[in-house]
Amino acid sequence: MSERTVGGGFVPDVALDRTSPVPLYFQVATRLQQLIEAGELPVGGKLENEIDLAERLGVSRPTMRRAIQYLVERGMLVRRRGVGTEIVHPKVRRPVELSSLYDDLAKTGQQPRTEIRSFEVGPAPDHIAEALGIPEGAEITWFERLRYAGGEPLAIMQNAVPVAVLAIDRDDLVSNGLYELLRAAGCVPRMANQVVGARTASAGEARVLGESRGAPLLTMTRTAWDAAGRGVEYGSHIYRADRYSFELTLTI
Amino acid sequence: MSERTVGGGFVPDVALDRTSPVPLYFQVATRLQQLIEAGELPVGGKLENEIDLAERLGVSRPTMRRAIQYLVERGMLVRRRGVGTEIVHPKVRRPVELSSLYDDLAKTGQQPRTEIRSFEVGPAPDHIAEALGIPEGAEITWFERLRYAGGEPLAIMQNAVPVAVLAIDRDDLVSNGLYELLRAAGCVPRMANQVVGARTASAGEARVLGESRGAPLLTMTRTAWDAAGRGVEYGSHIYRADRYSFELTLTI
DNA sequence: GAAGGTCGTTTGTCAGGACAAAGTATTGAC
DNA sequence: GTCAATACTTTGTCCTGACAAACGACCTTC
Repeated sequence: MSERTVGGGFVPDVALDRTSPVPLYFQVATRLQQLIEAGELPVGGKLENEIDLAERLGVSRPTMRRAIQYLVERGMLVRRRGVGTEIVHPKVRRPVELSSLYDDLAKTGQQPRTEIRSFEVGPAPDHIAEALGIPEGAEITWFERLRYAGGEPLAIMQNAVPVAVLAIDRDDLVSNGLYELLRAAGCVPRMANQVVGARTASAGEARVLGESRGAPLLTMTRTAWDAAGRGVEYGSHIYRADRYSFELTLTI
Repeated sequence: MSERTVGGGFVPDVALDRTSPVPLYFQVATRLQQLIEAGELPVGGKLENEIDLAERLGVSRPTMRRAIQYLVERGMLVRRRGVGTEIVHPKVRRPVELSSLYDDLAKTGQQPRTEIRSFEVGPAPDHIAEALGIPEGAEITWFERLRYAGGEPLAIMQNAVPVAVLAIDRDDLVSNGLYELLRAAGCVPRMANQVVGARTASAGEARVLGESRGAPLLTMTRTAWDAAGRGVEYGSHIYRADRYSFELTLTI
């Protein structure tokens, strides 16, 4: 029985470029991902077996396996020995990168605006140095921003970035999100530790955020590291709870 | 130069069991992990190159690579072509499983106690069926629990679990956490989508939680899926903000 | 008719080899 | 002494081949 998998997805021939610097397994994985996302391979259906697939695409079995494995790790496929490879419901797909407030707002069409309330370079306070895993007194850039969305204040954000990681330009911060700057500098946050809590607003916070005293606030402190385990960012943020909530996807 | 990597970790010989059903690459990875966690391989140091390592451990290079790759994905190692493999600071290690409130409390020594306030089996409301990706009207177990920690009320938790996934026993819920029951049934939550927000307590909520009206509350709604993309749990929880905050680790 | 064994299918594991690409260190020229 | 080219080390990619283990379906037997 090697016609087509019953009720399953038939993968059309894929043009691979062996001269490209992009690895073969990645070309295959990307193409499969496109087919799945375009709905050409039905969710819940089964993929052909990896041997046929490899042969038809003209790659070796290990390469085919690696492409499939890549999509398994991203939650798009599930494999079971003796059964086959199944296409999973899109709801459980893993996001591609750590999100930031700026990205989120820009993506949902609300225009983010940033006001810088303070900006200084100096030695790191102990608790921040400890969180980032840098020596006490190492130089950091410390700044406080007020973030607007749709013309209304949304969050007060205090952040620290080690100078050794990136020397931040004050003007860049106005027009870009912090994560955007970090990524542009080739320093990609790969892991983050967050603590999310809630409390009521003090009079000062309420005034700045355009809320009344005692209004509920979301608080978040975060430390982010790059792939090498280097602490790249520490942040302490407060958000108006009536206008913001965290949406996050957790994976094992 | 094949003496020992400068300033690096020397991996002692490892006893491998080729008759064991545990894959070789996993035996190697586990042993390496132990060595790193025990501090015998220094953080920040470099591992030997994979060719020597494979030879000395008596496995092929692909097997050695797979073991190393496993630890790279868990955030314990970083590799760079032409440079080598480096051991990363433990802070950025990925957690092994999705946490639940019950586990967290038990782990930190606060004794969790659970009071069941309602418990019923019936057809799923539309918004829950939609979140879990099950047909409208499919049978679910719906229950509301009050969770105490250290003798004081901490959270009101409403949850839904499809009967098709697990027929929950009311008595089990008192002495076990929900995730514990799910895992015991062989149905491991692998991915979860959470929305965390904040608001003030209504009079009724305040009374149940032993707070005053207008006190800040943390709210969380979550949908969890297993590896096959099957929705296994929907939850809507509220927590006393003065006694609880979410700590979570995000990875790309 | 039900229980159990057998067989084919499919994924999982492992080996060995070859070449490419990136980064570091050394060497040489000016 | 400085800069550029070269050699070496190390990981990345890709291939072929082989066997093992899990699963489902079919068949046989009782």
